[in-house]
Amino acid sequence: MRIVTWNVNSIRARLDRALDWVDAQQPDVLCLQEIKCLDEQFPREPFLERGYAIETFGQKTYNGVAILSRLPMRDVRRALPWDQDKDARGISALIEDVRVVNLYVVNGKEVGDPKYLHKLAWLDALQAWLEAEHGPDELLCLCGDYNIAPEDIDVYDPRRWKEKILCSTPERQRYQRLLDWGLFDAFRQLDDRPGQYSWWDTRTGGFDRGDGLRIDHLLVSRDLMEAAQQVFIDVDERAREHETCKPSDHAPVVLDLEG
DNA sequence: ATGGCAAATATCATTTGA
Repeated sequence: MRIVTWNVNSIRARLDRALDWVDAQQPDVLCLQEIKCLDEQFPREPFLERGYAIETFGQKTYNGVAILSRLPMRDVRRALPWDQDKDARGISALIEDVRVVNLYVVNGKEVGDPKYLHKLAWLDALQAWLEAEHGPDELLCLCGDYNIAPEDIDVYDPRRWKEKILCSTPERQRYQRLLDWGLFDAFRQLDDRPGQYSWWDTRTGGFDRGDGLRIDHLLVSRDLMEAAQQVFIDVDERAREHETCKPSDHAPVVLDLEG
């Protein structure tokens, strides 16, 4: 099973690229963040034609998440229990025996900002929900845009980013707490190279400069980790020129599981 | 500290992202 997480930064603005990429990479499960549209605005037809079932949790203008799957989805959940605000940031489905949770974690804007405090509280609520509703012996995949670079090797210039948003100690502690509970950062388990990034700042031309951060993650429970064959960040998608369609500021992250 | 780019909205200016 191939599971992918990708912050597309508007599915409507990214449609042509997303379809080309799906045709080339053939994900079984595609978790999208920042679809930036209402459920009824999601471009369903071209994905249905390709054999995908589509479950969305959208909202106007901002945020919004979706799971597309070639395998049947059961027990789909939206507005996950920890998501007490109005933002559409979480959707989950049972696919085969895997509980797939697709997350768009609060950005936080700046350390100390009210939005940053909201980010920490949101992550605390996610942790509490996980501990109350699930166990590390289940088949779990919590993937998405975490808006956290877990370690300095995930940051192009750690000194510049020291204790900044996406890299601050309280954010990293909350990420680590998910791992301590029993989840594994699938990419980092299989690839110890620094300089592997999934997001680049468009405003500073970050991609062309190689200035990126690894903030999109697939966190999996032990039994799924043991089934993991490879994980890669598809930087080629970000680099590709396209006639009509600019790239997202994020690259897809791909996890292949045996079976 | 600032600015840079991109997307959406009823837009020609503002908000948000990370």
